[in-house]
Parts: sequence; C-alpha cells; structure tokens
Amino acid sequence: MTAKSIKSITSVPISMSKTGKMRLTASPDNLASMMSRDQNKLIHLDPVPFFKDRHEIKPWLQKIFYPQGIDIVIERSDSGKVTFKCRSVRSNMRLNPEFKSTSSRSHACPFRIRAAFSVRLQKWNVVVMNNIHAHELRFDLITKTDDYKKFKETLRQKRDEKAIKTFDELEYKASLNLPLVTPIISCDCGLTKEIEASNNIFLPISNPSLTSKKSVLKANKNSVSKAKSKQPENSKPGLRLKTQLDSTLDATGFLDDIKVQSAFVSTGNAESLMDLNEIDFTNMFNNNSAIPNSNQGLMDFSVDPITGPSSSLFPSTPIEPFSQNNVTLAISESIASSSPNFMEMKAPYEDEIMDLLKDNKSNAPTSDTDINTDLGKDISGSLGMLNYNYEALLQFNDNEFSELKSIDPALISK
Amino acid sequence: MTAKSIKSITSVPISMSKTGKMRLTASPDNLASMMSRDQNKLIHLDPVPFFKDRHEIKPWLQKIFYPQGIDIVIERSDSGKVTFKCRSVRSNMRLNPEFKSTSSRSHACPFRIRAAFSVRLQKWNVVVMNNIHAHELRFDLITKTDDYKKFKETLRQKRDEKAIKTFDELEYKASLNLPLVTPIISCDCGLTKEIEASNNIFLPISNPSLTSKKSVLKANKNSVSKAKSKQPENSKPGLRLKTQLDSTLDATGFLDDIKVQSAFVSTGNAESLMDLNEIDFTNMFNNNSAIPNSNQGLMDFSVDPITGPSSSLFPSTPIEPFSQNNVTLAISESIASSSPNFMEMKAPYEDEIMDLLKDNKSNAPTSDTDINTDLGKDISGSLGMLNYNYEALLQFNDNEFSELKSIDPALISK
DNA sequence: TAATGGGTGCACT
DNA sequence: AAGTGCACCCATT
Ligand SMILES: [Zn+2]
Ligand SMILES: [Zn+2]
Repeated sequence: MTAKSIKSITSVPISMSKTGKMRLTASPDNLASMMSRDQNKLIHLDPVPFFKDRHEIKPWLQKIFYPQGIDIVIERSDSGKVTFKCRSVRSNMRLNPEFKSTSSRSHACPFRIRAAFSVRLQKWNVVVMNNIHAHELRFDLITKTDDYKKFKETLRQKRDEKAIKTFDELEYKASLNLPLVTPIISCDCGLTKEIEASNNIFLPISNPSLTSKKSVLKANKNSVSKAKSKQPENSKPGLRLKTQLDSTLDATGFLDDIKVQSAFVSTGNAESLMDLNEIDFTNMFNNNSAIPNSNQGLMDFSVDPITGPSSSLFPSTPIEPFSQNNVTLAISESIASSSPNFMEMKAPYEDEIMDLLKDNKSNAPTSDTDINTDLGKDISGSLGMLNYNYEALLQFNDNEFSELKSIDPALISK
Repeated sequence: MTAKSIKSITSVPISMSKTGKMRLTASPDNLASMMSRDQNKLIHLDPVPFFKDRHEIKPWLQKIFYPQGIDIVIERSDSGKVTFKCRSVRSNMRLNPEFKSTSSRSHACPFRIRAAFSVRLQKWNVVVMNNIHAHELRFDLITKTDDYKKFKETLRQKRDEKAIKTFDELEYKASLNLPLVTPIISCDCGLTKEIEASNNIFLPISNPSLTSKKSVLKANKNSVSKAKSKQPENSKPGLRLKTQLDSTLDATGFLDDIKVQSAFVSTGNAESLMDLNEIDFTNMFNNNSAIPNSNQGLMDFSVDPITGPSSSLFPSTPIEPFSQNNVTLAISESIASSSPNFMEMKAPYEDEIMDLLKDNKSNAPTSDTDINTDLGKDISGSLGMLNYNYEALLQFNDNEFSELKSIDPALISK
C-alpha cells in the first residue's frame, strides 16, 4: 500500500520529463497545454474538520481564504460535492465596450477549491486547484461585502474569539491603509512522512497547540516561501509562459519577476470602520510578535520580492485594474528524485486563462481528491499534488479539532 | 394621447427609411446591425390574465408555447419581471470537440419572452422577443420531459378540461408519428384599431366565445399567414442575411425558401403513450374540423410552403440536427404608409446569432413592456412592435378570462 | 455518499 | 436579453 502510493507519486517526474522537453519548445498549441498542466497542481488541505453537512464547509474555508484576500463563492454544489471559486468582481470593466466580448458568465479567475465527500473515508476532502488569480486580492474590499459581515457575525455567534480577533486585526490594518501582505498559498512539498503515515491522506506533521497564542496572520516580510531544492542542479530553466494575448494588453501588466501577490488597502475612510465600532482594539497588537514558523519547516508565510534571477518591485498602484499577477508555484517532484521545480507563471488576462485551461482539459490530469480510488489507473501520478499545511493561517475551534481527531484511523489507513 | 401613440408608431418607418438604405449596402458591420434590428421585433401577447404572483405566468405561457414545440424555462426572474427562454437542449453536440468553443452558458437560442409587471397599469405585460429559434421545435420530445408531465398534472388539478383535451390530442398525434405542424408565431399587424383603443396596450379585436368548441390547434395547412401588403411596389428586395459562419457549416443547412417552422414526430413507440393511459380518445377528432380563422382576419394559423418567389419543401429529415431555420417576419410599418415588409431571415448557427444580436445591443432599441412610461423618449417608435393575437392557440379558463375583463378600463385608456 | 466532471434553471442582488 | 450565486441535475467511468 505504501509502495503503491509512492509509485503513484513518483510517476510525476516521469511524465514531466517525458513531455517537458517538447513543451519547452512552445508552439501556441502546446503552450496552452503547458499552462494547463502546470496550473493544475492540486493542493490538499489536510486537517479537515468533520462537517455535519456541506453548508459548514464554506465558513470554514472563509476563515482560511478571507485573510488572503480571496472571496470565495459556491460555483456548484450537491450533497456530495461543493466547488468554490472567487467571487465575480462586479467591476465597471464590463461596461467598457472593448470588453463586451467577455460576456456573461465569463470565467474570469481559474482559482477553484473543491470539496468532495469520500464515502470510503467518511470525510470531506478539500483540494485547491489552479492556485492562480486573474485579479487583485483585496481584503479591504472584502470587508465591505455583506457576505463578510455575515461571516463575522457567525464568528461572534460561535464565540470563535480567536478568529474574531484575527479578523478584527486585519480589518484594523485595512482601515489604516496599512499594506496587508497576504501570501498566496504555496508550499514546500517533501511528500515523505505524510504519505507513509496516511496513504495519500496527508496528515499534518505539526500539531499546533490548541491554546496557541501566536497571531497566525503576522507574516515575516523578510523571508520567502521556498521549496526545498535538494537537487537544484537538475532544475530546468524557469518556464515563462505567455499567450498571444500579451500583445493586445498593456505591457506594463506583465513583469518578469517572481512576485508574491499582495493586497493593498485602497480606502481608509471612516466607512471602513463601520462594523468595528463595537470592537475592542485595546490589545490589538499585544500577541503578534511570534512568527508562525514553528510548523517544522513545512511552510513559511513570508514575502520576499527578491527571489528570481531577475527581480524588481511590483508597482503598488498598477494602472491596469486587472494587472497580471506572477505567482511562484512549487512543483511537486517525486520522492525518489526530490527535485522540485520553481515555475514562474504568468496569468493571462481574464478569460484567456480559462480557455487555455479548458482547451487542454482532455490532456490534463483530472483532479482527484482520493487519488487511490482506482489503483490500476495511476491517476495520481500526473497530478503533481501538493500538500499544503494551511494551519498557520487558521486556528480551529477546539470542538472542531477534537472532531477531526475522532476519525477512525482504520478508515484512513485502509 | 391618441395622437402621441400614433406618433410613436409612425416613427418606425422613419427610422427604417433613414437607415434602410445604408444597411442594404451591407458591410459585415451593419449586417449584424440589420439582423439585430429586424429580429428585435416585439410581439405583444395581449389578453393577459391577472396573475396573483409571477409563478402563475409560466404555466400560462406553457399552454401557449408547448403546442408550438417551444419548451420555455425561466432565464431570470424577480418580483416584477420574468424572462423566459427556450430550454437548453442537452445535446451530445456539446461533447463534440469541435464545439468546445461554445462553452458553458452558451446562449444558443435568441428566443425570449419577457413578462414585466406594469405598476401603472397594474397588469403583467408579456412580449415575445427575437421570434426565431436556433434549434428544432419538437413537441414529441417535450412530452417526455418531467416539466411537461408536471404541467399536465397541474392542468388536471385545475380541471382545465379543454387544455387537457388539447394536449392529449397533440400527444396522441405525436405518439403516432403524425406530422405535427405548429406554426411559428407570426402575425399580420395592421396596428389600427387596437392602438387607438388602448394606447399601446393592444386590446384584442376578436372576442372569442368562452364556450367555443373549435379545436384551436387545428391549422389549415393550405394557406399561409400573410401580412397585408398595401404597397407591394415599394417593397425592397428580400434581404438575405448570411454570416461568415456559413462556409463552415453544411451547406444543406440553408435553404433559399421561406419556410414556416414545423415540428415532426420522431418517436412513435409505446413510451409516448405512457401518460395517456387514462385518457379518453373517443371523441379525439370530433371537433377539429373548424378552422380557427374567425379571428376577424387578424391572423391566420396556417402553413403554406409556397410563399416566396422561389420555393421548395423543407426536408422533413434534415441531416444537420440544428439545421437552419428560415422564418418569415412581418415587419410593422407605419399606419400612414402601411407598407409592411417580408423579411426572409436566415438563422445563423447556434451562438453566432447571439453574438450578432449582442454586438448591436447598443444600437438596438431596448425592450420595454411599458413603452409609454417615458413619453419623451419615443422608445416604442423603433420597436417595430407587433400585436400577436394568440388566442387561437389558447383557450382560457373561464375564471381567468373573467379576471382579465375585470381590469378597470380607465387604467387601460390612461 | 461509488468518484468525478460538467450543464443549467432560476431567483437573489 | 441585467450578472451570478447556488443547487438540482446529468454524464462518464
Ligand atoms: Zn481568484
Ligand atoms: Zn428556441
């Protein structure tokens, strides 16, 4: 069983190496194929609490993704599956006659979160797909939405004091126009201990204390999230993917540098404090000195603008409202070779990225939240699945966490 | 008041003549503009019963449009407006890789029905827009849907015996593979008496007896619905609009002849009789000899394949599943000139027609079911609104009709 | 709720 | 012809 799971993982670099060379000679056709493959990296959210029904999933995810400036909505749901995506921005861009072609139901952002209930495991699997965005991530704008206010109200009803304090702090920063640095999800994926422990159900290495006082959202600005590069000499040159759309867009929208997406507060008027009147800010910054790097090196929540061979600062006030984002994707290599790549991806504008993803869907591996379901297919080998230890961004309620630990280990190991 | 309404109507030919010449010299740009203008003819359904709430509208419309092979669903609704469209066909065409570009939420068929509540008139106005279809009209397939079965069950619960009998008859024909000729809505629009009577609220000229025994769905196959052509010598040559898409489609999908859309039964197996077990077919065809031409000449429900200068029969078994449809549109001219045109339109394939309509949305008149709300804008002048007396296709329940007549005439004439 | 992908009705905003 | 959030579906394997 363990060997089989390792085999499925080790098939990743094989497929990568088989097709990597061909795709590096990017024709317009396999260019799209490359983007599709490389953006389909799946990131498992691992400690998932027990949900009595699917409607408990969205608030739980909001606790994780709101601080990153990601406002999720349900794209599709049924009793056994919920797919989330970014809320469609109601921008005045749509009123621009030049953008009439991007008509209704434009699939602007490819970011997806898929939650699927596994009957066999009796748990919900949550996977982040297409971890890239075609828009800015603005927590300050999120705080003005009704959904966020309802979310906050729900936190108060649940007496989730830690989450309330965390979000109050974020709102406070936003209201003061302080730069809110919320790193994109990215992870170092050794895929070692976890896989053997749980057979593709990636258990966390770290067991954060339930009474931890550290502020989970304070990130060290002076270090970067890096994947372990055990064999850097084997690294291929960084892939720079551009589409034909580039020429039609403002060239300033593209940068050649690795950049971690940040959210900047734009409005600092009194309205931003509207819902904070009843909040006690007395001890707002008393407990935020600890840096959450105690997760045993699995992941660093930090930002470093200087990462790639050529670097520059992203303009803080981009002219293009939907300026392109560069994100760093850590590609999971096999356990055997252990040579992760750093992919420098460029997000094409708006629908283009969706079209590219869709055009190559037949070639791209299908996402699978339970990758060992069909052992003969070896599907997981081409998934490039990443294990994202998100716990530094989220503090569970105590009851949620105890429910999580109550899952029968026999079910997990089966 | 009467003068003002007439003025708004007479502005139609003015705009037609002003732009008609330019558009006849069709460049690819104004070609789309022409299609948009000419397909935006609005058809008022006039005697509209009183609806306690919006959910009563759809069953009422289904009684009208099911027999025509049109399966409507709600596209959008709120308390004051309901927009209907054709049900999206769940065709395997979408699985064809060549049609992947027509992705999700493709607005295949432009046909729309808009119901909007007029606060001033305290009634629901119902308007048919884009009276053209990008698909076949198949009553036999409709009878197999759950929605139709629910519709029939609702009729039984309402004891609407006339409608039950009518639909039983249609189902019976379909089950026997009999050709089911259901004419597309089209109408002769004199726009004379009605307008003066009700100021853009087109009252019916005919007052069909509530106890009429004639079968409303029996159409004379040997005569055609013709718009009065008082000045045929002024007629422009028939416009034949084609898009660039033509070359990529099967040429057999296009015909050069005016054709009234018909629905043909394809399956005549026992399953088609599934819901007819408890139906008494004893007098099925006893009352269908009368031709419903007693509506004082306002409209003929009849089909004539020979209408245009060059005519041929539409193939009963088209090879292309979504073969193009030619429909005859009677364009409303002014009262003064009274020179209606016959437009021979070609329906482009699938989304193409939608794109053409959309591209010219800014030039096209906006739909407004209460066209006199803003008298200064003279919107109705460019609507080319048609008055469709649909009563030959529908028998009201007695209570519905009495409710209709209970509307305060003062409100109507205001 | 086999797992997993997607279509689309339709009412909320 | 509001755009879209959400859920009831269906399809394939
Ligand atoms: Zn996004
Ligand atoms: Zn249609």
